[in-house]
Amino acid sequence: MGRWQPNARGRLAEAALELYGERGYEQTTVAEIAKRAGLTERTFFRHYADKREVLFSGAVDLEGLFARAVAEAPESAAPLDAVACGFGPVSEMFADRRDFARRRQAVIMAHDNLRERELIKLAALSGAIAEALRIRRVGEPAASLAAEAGVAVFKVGFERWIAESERRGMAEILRESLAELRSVAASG
Amino acid sequence: MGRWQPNARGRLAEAALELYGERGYEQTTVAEIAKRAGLTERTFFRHYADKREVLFSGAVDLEGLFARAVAEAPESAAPLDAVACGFGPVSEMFADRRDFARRRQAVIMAHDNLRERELIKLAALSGAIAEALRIRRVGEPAASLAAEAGVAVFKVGFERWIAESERRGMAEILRESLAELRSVAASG
DNA sequence: AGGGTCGATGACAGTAACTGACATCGATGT
DNA sequence: ACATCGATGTCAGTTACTGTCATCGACCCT
Repeated sequence: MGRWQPNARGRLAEAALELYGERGYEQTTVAEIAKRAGLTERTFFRHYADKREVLFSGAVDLEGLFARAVAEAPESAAPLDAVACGFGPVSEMFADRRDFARRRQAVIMAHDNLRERELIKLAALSGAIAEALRIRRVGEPAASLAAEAGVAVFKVGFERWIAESERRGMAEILRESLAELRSVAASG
Repeated sequence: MGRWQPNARGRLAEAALELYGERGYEQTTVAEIAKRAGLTERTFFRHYADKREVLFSGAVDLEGLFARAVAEAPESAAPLDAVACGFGPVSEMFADRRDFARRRQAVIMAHDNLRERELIKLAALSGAIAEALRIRRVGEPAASLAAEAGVAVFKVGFERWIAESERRGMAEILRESLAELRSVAASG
């Protein structure tokens, strides 16, 4: 038995999500989050760089999963098809966490400071995908554009998946959104 | 003659850009910015909501100009073509400010806090464009996807325009980038 | 001319995010 | 038994940001 309760990081993240949901992001102090997790404010900042980051510890996993899938796409796949290869694994990652994702998304969308952090995480995701494409010998600006387009599809699809009442799979919605993007981008 | 020097807002913005460039964003205090502008810290916060916003006062103009151009595009224009109608006016807006834009962009890219603010401004731009498309009876998710794609083209093209040594016009670069996006999105 | 209102600014105190330095103390290894 | 280590606590300090009240030239009204 350790000297401290286990999983301090997770307790902090859960406490933060609860409090941001109950009182709102601005009305919650870091000291309150730490107290609910049974820790001190100083310890919060040892686990998370700032008050926003506590909601985004999953971002590196998402980025790694997505980028690896793009890197391992069939050699013959066109850039945007390679990006679409990331949709499958990512959909699985979220499959059994829809309620959590919905709760978290509602909190994030409620405050611009959190939206900003979400956007820079998506930008980092886009950068990692673009890098994976460049390794596949996709040139610029095609790599960046395919990555940005793919992330746009993911963003739009993710929000639809969260908003929908029917329990359609995320993968299906992402396929639809991708088709819609292709249709929109097709020259008239 | 007024009781105070004119254009306090502009003086604050110029002082901030200078100081962020000289010492970096984090090493600059709001009190220093205000002092260089001949004002006090409290007055800074009357003109700008926070330390980041001082670099983004032009964002509303950009958004208005872009969205209006999309709204006024020929009725026959397809969604992405309507978005592309915004590229012309926006290119003109930046035409004679390349050095300023480059200086500002270098400062923004140097610190994540400023990148985050830039990203949420671009997200607002995308939202405004999507709204203009919806008024043109473009459905969802086509409107959001066309807007996101258009902003991705603008983002990529803008960075190229700033990075290039040759003095090509931004409009030309944006046309190229749009063609590249279309090529990337075309089904294999 | 005199008086009243207005609007941009200054002065000052207060909250909360974040940081650095040092102390604590159970676990772990030798 | 003893030294070391690592996660945490404690405390003081800086700075972003806010609320409140005072100041004082410009402007208006009579």
